[in-house]
Order: sequence, then C-alpha cells, then structure tokens
Amino acid sequence: MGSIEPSCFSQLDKQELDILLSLGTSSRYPKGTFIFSPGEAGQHVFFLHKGRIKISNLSPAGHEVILWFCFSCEMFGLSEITRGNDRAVSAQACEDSEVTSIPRELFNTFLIHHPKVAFLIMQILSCRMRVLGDMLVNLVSDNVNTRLVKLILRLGAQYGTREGKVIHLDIHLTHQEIADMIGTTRQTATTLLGQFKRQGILSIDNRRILIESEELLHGLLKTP
Amino acid sequence: MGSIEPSCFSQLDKQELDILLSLGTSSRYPKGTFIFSPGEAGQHVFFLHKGRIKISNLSPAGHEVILWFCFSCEMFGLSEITRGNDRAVSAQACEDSEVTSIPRELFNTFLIHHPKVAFLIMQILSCRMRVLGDMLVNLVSDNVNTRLVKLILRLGAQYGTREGKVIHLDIHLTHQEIADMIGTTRQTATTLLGQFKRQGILSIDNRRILIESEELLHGLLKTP
DNA sequence: GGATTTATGTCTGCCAGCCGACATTCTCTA
DNA sequence: TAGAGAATGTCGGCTGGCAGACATAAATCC
Repeated sequence: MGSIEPSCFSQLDKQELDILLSLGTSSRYPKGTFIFSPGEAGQHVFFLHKGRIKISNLSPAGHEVILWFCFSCEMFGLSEITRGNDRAVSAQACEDSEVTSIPRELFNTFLIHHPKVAFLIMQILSCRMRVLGDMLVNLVSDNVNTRLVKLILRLGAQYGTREGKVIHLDIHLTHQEIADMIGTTRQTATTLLGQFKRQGILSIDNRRILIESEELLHGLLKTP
Repeated sequence: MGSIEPSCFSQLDKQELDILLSLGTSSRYPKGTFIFSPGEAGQHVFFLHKGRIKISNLSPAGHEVILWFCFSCEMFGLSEITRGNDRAVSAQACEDSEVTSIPRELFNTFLIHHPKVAFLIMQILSCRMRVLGDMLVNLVSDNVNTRLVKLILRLGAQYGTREGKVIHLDIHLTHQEIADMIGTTRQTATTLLGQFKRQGILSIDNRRILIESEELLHGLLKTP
C-alpha cells in the first residue's frame, strides 16, 4: 500500500523546470472541462500549476473508473508521449485549473538532453503503476467496506492536513466520485459513509471529508 | 482494448541489445521458482531469453492477482529501477526460464547514454499502465462471463497463432491462473470454461486453449 | 509403474451489494 | 433569493458469483 508519488517536481532544479515550461503554452480550463478524452491523439504532455485534474477511464457501458487525481505541480498525459498514441483515459478539470501544455516532440527532445528528467518521468510512471496494481488487488480481495476505509486512509495520508487528531481532506468529492474510485455504486457509498458518520469516524463538510478518528478507521480494517 | 505491448526488443539494434546484455549475468530459473518477491529491494532489471514469467500481486489475505506474463525477449522488474524501491510484485517462472539480470546502477548509466532505450522503457511502462487501466475497467464494469471472454480474445490476439479458423494459444494455463487474471474463483472459471467447451467455442488440450470459433466468442460480448 | 500431488468438474446454500425508485436536502446560478 | 439542478439519504427485492465440500482425472515424481 501507499507508495506515495514523487508528486512535486521538487527534485527538478527550478532552472530545469523553467526550461521545460518555456516549451509549452499556458491556458486555463474552467471546472468541468476536459483537457483530453479517450481516442484523441496524444500530442501534448501537461503540467498542472493550479487546480485539480481527474484522470479516469470510461467503459463502453458508461461505467467510469477514476484512476487518480493530479494536484498542483504534477504532470499528466505522460502515457502517450513516446509514440503519440491515442489517449486511453480522460482528463477533466475538477476545479478551475491552470495548465501548461507541452508538445510531445519538444518534450521528447528535452528528455534526450535531460536524462535526469527522463528518470523522473519513469519514476512517476512506475509509481502510478504501483497504484493501479494496488487498486486491482483491493478490488479483487476486499469487500466494499474495506475498500472505502483504505481509500479514505490513503487520501488522508497523501493529501490530508493534520490539525490535532483531525485530518482535513481539502478535496471536493461527491459520493459518485468516491464510488467510482473503489468500484461500487453511489448508493452503497452513501450508505457506508453514513455509517461512518454515525460512528463518529468522520464528518463531511461541503463535500470535504474530515477524518475525526484515524484510529477507529484503522480499526475497521482488522475486524471485517 | 488491446494496445499490444512493444514486446520485443526488435526496435533496438542488435548492437545496443548486446551491450545491454553484456552488463548482466545470465542464469536459469527452473519452473516454479521466484525471480523476486514483494518487499525485496529491487536492485536488478531482467531480460527474458527463454521461458515465461508470471508477474503478480499478492494481497495480505493471500489473494493472487496476475498482472501479466512476460515472454521471450521481454524485460521485467522495471518498475523499481529508478530508485531501487522495494518490489511491489512477484515474478515467478512458469516454465524453465533463462534470464539475464542487470544491476540497477549499470542499467541506469546505460540509459543515460542510450536515450533511445530510455524511450523504449517508457513506452513499455506506458503500455503496461494501459493494460492495468483496462483490467480495472473490466473488473468494475463487466461480469465474470464477459471478463473471461475478453481475456481469451486478448490472449488470442496477443499470443495466439492462427491455423485456418482455429487459434492456438501455446500458453500452459491452469484454471486457477485464469481465475486470478480476471478476479474470480477457480470454480467459476471451471464452470464457464466448461460451458464454452460444450458450445464448441473452444477446447483445451493439455492446459492449452484452442479457440475454435472466434466469432462465437465475440458473439458472447454483444448479448450479455 | 504405482503413488502422491495437483488440477478439474459439479452441486448447493447463502449473502454482499447492485439496481431501481423515490423523497429530501444542498448548492449553485441567474 | 428563488428556482433549477445536482447530490444525498434510504428502502427492499433480486441475483451473481463466492465458499465450502467432495469426486474424479491428470500430471509428476520416485
């Protein structure tokens, strides 16, 4: 579980990052708009300055699976870079977002001259592969309740800010989105979240989760 | 569906490949032995000359999920290269296999001087990410029957050899392994495979699948 | 070539969680 | 600030497929 992504480009010199970003053009995407969709040719990679991007996979039957979210200073659209394949997934802005898009060719050339960055990219890809692998195992071997607990714990560890015992999750998430992350239905997610609330494990304020007791949450893992 | 992996190192000059392989040492792994297991430090990458390697993820509860198989001329153990992380998955020889293992550090240095290969690695990682993404969607949105059909079709397209209407799948697979690839139980896999046999869709000879009628198989996708 | 392990085939009860349906409440937008 | 649209809460019936349990068949190993 929980191999955290080397999310920030902190490992990059400010200088290197500036060169990279100068290769692209910046633009704004209002909440809800798609940066790219499945089937399109993948001719750009993206660097997210501000906002939040949802990377998801849509089945022909219309079933959405959220693979992960990208936050500030993360890159996305990397999977298609080398060959310019069609996009396999969609990228949608969950909030108003500011993004630099870098043409594939320029990015590739950049990588050749900056092997350090190429390494970072491999690292990001590897890390995301692990996440997907973990998701698969969860999906197969855990029931919905456990999956939800693990999701909340993971989100807390990765994106939460601690205030005393309470962990604030400053991510606006609907029950539908939560359901799509763990492969269940909206109704089931609602029911379980309701239970957790009643047990004093968490509360939700304007679609933002507050983990009241990480301990209790952990406890749910032991006795299924 | 079905983005096929650039499996072979055909895109590499024979020369480049020779240099790469000279960095490592070759050894044999008898059927059943593990090349690496979860939790170990990932200090090598591997090139498979001959045999078949099963890459899988094991849940704490003991539930195995097979992520993919590696065949001749494919590499594996790539996910941990950049940082030397612990292995997240296990690699087990399904047949007697011959493998060259290349120390991480040497491989990394090699990559810096051969950006073309670095690109190839990214491509492989990207491709495997897609496969995992597809697996996730399948798992969530399809029932077991459909998942099995899709698996067989995919295996056929990827690894099958055509002889007239029949497609030979020269991969020795137990029902348990098939079940572990689509996230179901051995019993259910057995039952469904039995049905397919009775319908004349496929036959199994010494654990090797023969697709008798790809059409019929495809037909099962339309009417669930 | 016989014994032991490993894989296959089949049946059954049971229950997690899906699905539809609806009421209620929240949250944006105009 | 009203009104539309979206999100949440809740119920109950239905069922896919899991989990045992066991018999048989097929490999594999001395």
